[in-house]
Amino acid sequence: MEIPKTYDPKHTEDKWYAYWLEQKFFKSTPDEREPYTIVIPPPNVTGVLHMGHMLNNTIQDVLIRRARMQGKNACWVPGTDHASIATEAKVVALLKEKGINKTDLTREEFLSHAWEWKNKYGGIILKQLEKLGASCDWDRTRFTMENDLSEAVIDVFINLYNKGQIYRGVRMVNWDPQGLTAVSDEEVIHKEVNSKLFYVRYKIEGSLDEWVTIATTRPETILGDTAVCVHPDDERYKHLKGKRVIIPMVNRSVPVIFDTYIDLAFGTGALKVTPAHDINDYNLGVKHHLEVIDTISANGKMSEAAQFYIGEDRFAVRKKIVKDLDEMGQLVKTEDIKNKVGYSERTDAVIEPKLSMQWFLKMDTISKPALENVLNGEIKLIPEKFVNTYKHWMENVHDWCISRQLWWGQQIPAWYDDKGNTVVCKTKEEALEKLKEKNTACKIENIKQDEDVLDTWFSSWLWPISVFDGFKNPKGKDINYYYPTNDLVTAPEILFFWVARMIIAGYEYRGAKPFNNVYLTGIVRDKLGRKMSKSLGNSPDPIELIEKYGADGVRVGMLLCSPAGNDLPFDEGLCEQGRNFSNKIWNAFRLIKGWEVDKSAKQAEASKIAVQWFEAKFNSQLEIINDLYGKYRMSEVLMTTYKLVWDDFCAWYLEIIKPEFVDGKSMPIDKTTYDATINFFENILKVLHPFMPFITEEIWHLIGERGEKECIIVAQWCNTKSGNSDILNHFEIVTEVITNVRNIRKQKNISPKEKLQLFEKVNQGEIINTYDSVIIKLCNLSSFEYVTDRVDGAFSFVLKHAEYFIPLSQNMDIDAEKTRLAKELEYNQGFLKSVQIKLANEKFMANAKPEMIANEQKKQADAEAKIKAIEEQLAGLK
RNA sequence: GGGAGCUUAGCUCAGCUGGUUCAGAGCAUCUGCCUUACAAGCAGAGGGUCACUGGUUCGAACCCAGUAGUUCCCA
Repeated sequence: MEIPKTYDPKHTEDKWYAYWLEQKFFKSTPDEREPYTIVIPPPNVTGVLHMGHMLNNTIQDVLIRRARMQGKNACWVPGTDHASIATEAKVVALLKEKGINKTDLTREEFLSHAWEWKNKYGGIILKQLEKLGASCDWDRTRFTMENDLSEAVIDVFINLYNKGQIYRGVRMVNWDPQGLTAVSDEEVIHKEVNSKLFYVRYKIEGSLDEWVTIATTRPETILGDTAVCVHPDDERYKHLKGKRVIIPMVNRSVPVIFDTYIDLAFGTGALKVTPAHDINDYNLGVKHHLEVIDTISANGKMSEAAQFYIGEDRFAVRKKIVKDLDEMGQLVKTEDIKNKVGYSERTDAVIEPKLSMQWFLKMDTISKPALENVLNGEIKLIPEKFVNTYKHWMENVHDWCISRQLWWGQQIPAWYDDKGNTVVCKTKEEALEKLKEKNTACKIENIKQDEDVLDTWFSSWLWPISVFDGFKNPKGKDINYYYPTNDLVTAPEILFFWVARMIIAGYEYRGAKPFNNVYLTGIVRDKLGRKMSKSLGNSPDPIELIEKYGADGVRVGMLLCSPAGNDLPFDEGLCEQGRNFSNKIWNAFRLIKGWEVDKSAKQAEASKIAVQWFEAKFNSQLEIINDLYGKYRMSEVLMTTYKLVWDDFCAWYLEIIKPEFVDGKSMPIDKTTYDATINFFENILKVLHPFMPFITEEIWHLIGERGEKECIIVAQWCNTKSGNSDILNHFEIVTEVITNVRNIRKQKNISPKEKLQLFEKVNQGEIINTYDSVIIKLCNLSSFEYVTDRVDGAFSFVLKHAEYFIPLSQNMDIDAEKTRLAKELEYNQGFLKSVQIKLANEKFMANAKPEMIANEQKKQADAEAKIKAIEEQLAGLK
């Protein structure tokens, strides 16, 4: 069989994914094994796979696959969330294309269109995850708006309402004039923008020509002003006590109020107060009992109450009113400033603070256990630095605005009669019963359900419970087995949106944390450090990347640059490195596969050593790998594995055992070495599997006869055996010798094919000749002998314990050699001096630990021996 | 404005409770090789005032203080 020279992922990936599915390897049902559970952060149902998902899901898959190999009952639950605003916006846009306005439809009609859309296009992202190799239990796929999950949401709402945790009230909310809905504080993104600060003068009532000048970035809200506020200590405005001013254009008389809230240094120190359109002004308004005039409608246009510019957009009005004020002589000046403006996370519209009736969840008491259990380490955030931010947020938590003025979502189970009574319950019939208690004349046809739906996060905060039917069936097998889940892998951006709230819900409804560990990934950025986003167009298409480099290659590329919690500057070059790595593994396989095995051949000495060494090496690295997994240092796990495979296995081990070529033909390999090598290779594949599932499965089946179920995906993770650390230390020296010889070859331009003689003069310790065969093979030596005297006229190098000599026919450049040795001597003398100073220091001798001192003494001895050797060599050159 | 973090090689990062002349890895770079597994490769090499200033200590990349730059969170 001819094995292609390069590995082709296209021939393996879809094949193995289908096979894994067919064999139901991803499937999990509760049994007696220890569970290992991850719930996916449900991607937005409208979404397509982007680099952030790639990273996030690769990490989850690595964790899940390793747990599965460790014999745990691994369960990765996939699903999507319904993304109220995003989906509704999409459906509205689609309907518009067909010439249908949302406002012309009934709620039911609209929802049927939305469901149709969801069934047709929703969840593409889950299909894409398959390309990546995600080993989710697809039978468990959930959707936040499916019946069971919706019911959980409604039940939770009712339950919290009955506990007095949910209330309805008029509050200043973040209004998205494009999405036509309120959004929560967390969905507002504050961006710094270039703005203008307009200085406008208001006339003091009853004066002829006395004015007070205010500064504002939002002149269009002047029409809603109901006061001017100054600081009580401000000398400039003391005379305004008890005075009133006239708002321009609308000619309204409003009071001058005094409050320490004012920042004396900002603007003129006089603040126009618009309680309807600014949260701080609103608070001032409440405190000073100011009138509230709402001059901006839900769609961001001026309302009747504004009296001017009615129906015109707020930003157009900003320009107009400035011009008009200027013409009236009331615009004093304009300054350029930078300020922060809130944008809607979903629609990118500028948020308009707006007073409206909304539903809120009280957060003060319900969030207590969620704070406590992160601070006490019961739930771990990885990396730990996020605990600070988490703490800060949880200690300053605001009530959560949970209503949204949308249709796509769970409709709030609140019912109103025509007398203004409200009840909260599941059905209209129940509502009638309850309302009758307040209003005996209440009739079912007069009952109306609240029009609004609940925030999508009000669904997803229940996710770790609801995906296991923990609300419907709180004593169920699944919830009891899988909950609390093990690890959650998500982006720090949604630490509050989602993670904190899941923890809150976990304690409220299960009395237990939803997960043990939260691994927070970084944000994927481009080379310029910009966040990858659709609008910038700087994100590669993950599916194209997979086609180009293979899923394994891309997975490796992503994880090579992803230390936990740090942003990852993504570079396609990393995927290339991943692909090259696949190819390296593939070629190691080709090499081994090409060998002919001779059962009667005796194992070469060098091979025997190599087998012992690699056994020890593998175990020592496996221990490190396991330890790094425990610390969630994924990129370091990968790098350790990478070096184990590339350097230790391919560059050293295989080179030592590789049979020689005689007459253009590879000699056969002995069976002992061959079997050991296959065994090593299998172990390596296992360690690689979580990162590179496809190529490892492919090779796994090519290097041995496997039964139907004997797949690497379910192979047993290797156990660590206590290794021989002597051999590892000795081998370090062996590699050093080999590198030095190669270096001399390179410097003297000697072909690797030319055989050399090597002499070793041991200066310290015993002669260890166990590894000679390895040195002879990798240095291509004709002879390797131990000597007691220096070899004159030979090239040489000095290691800690010994000197080495290579006699060469070519003439030595004695001066160059002297310079080199002098340099080395100088270095070692410096080193010795630093050690001696330390040992001569009384305070060091008094304070340092005994083993520290012993170590320094050993260093001194080593250095002295080495210096002596170099000096002898120098003397020999004369 | 308040808080947190970061700053180590050209790039991305390790460097645990101070202790080898401690400055390390991968990539990139340079040099030589198409050596019968792999040029998506092999063998070598170069590269850093550990942001800056001061302090603590026998000893500081590591601890402390300040400065600068930078990122994030909150208002």
